[in-house]
Amino acid sequence: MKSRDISLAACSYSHVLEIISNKWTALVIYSLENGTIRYGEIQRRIEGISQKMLTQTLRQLERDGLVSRKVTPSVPPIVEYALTPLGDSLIPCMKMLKDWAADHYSEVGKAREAYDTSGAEPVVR
Amino acid sequence: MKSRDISLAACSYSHVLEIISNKWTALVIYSLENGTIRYGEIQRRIEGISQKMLTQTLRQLERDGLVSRKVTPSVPPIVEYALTPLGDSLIPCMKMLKDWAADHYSEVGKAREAYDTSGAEPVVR
DNA sequence: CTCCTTACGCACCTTCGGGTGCGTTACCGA
DNA sequence: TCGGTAACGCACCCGAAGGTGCGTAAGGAG
Repeated sequence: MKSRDISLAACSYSHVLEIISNKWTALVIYSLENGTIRYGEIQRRIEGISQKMLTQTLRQLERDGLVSRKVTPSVPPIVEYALTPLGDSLIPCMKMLKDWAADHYSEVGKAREAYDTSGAEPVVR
Repeated sequence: MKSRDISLAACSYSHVLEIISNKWTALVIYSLENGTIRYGEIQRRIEGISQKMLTQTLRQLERDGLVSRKVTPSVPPIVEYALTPLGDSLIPCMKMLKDWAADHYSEVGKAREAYDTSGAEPVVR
């Protein structure tokens, strides 16, 4: 009987998720893991991301102080992105999530299959 | 030059986020942390969650094998929820996220403020 | 002279997660 | 007799996240 009320706004979980739960955010961070990289290169690395989505995601990360952006005004322009120390500090967390998935995601798959084949009430989807 | 392409579908990050990135999921797991608990009690604990959302969230977690559901058919019915071992294994990950937020979220707030007040290009929102 | 390139901005459209509100079963206390 | 209670299901609505496609600058390659 420790915890009483949990509020959405006050919960730290929600704050992190707000930052990294967007569709492409995690992949972008992942692609920056090994150091500075150009815009176009990121796009080539991440399969299926559109230019708009990549730009949007990077802007958001920049605003949140997780990545830095360096523009070299030439033509064509060169824009390089890198993780800030703050961004770096997130890496271990994401690694942990990744490892969890690597270890347990197959169980989730099985659970889903079992749930779906047994005539249990279907989840909305 | 290790990693080449990153695909959304193949990336483990995405799998975890698929599971825990819903609005209420983290809070529900959080409320189950200390053991078995009834539906109504969960709702009372989590500020602002609607019945539909709670049911939906629990169904999803059950389908994913993270929580178990035990129904005692009385009137009114008693439905109890608890974390499965699989669900339990997620707790450390979520704690880590929570700790990261506790340690660094203020920096994110500052970064945002700085970004917004300096006349940088506004993120869409 | 024309096309290709980089790193975007902008307008539009679709999808889906989330929210609101109402109905339901069957018992129990006032 | 009537309302309250627990744990939902169902129908409908809304807004935001995400996707598609087009325009753009200025220089270098052909």
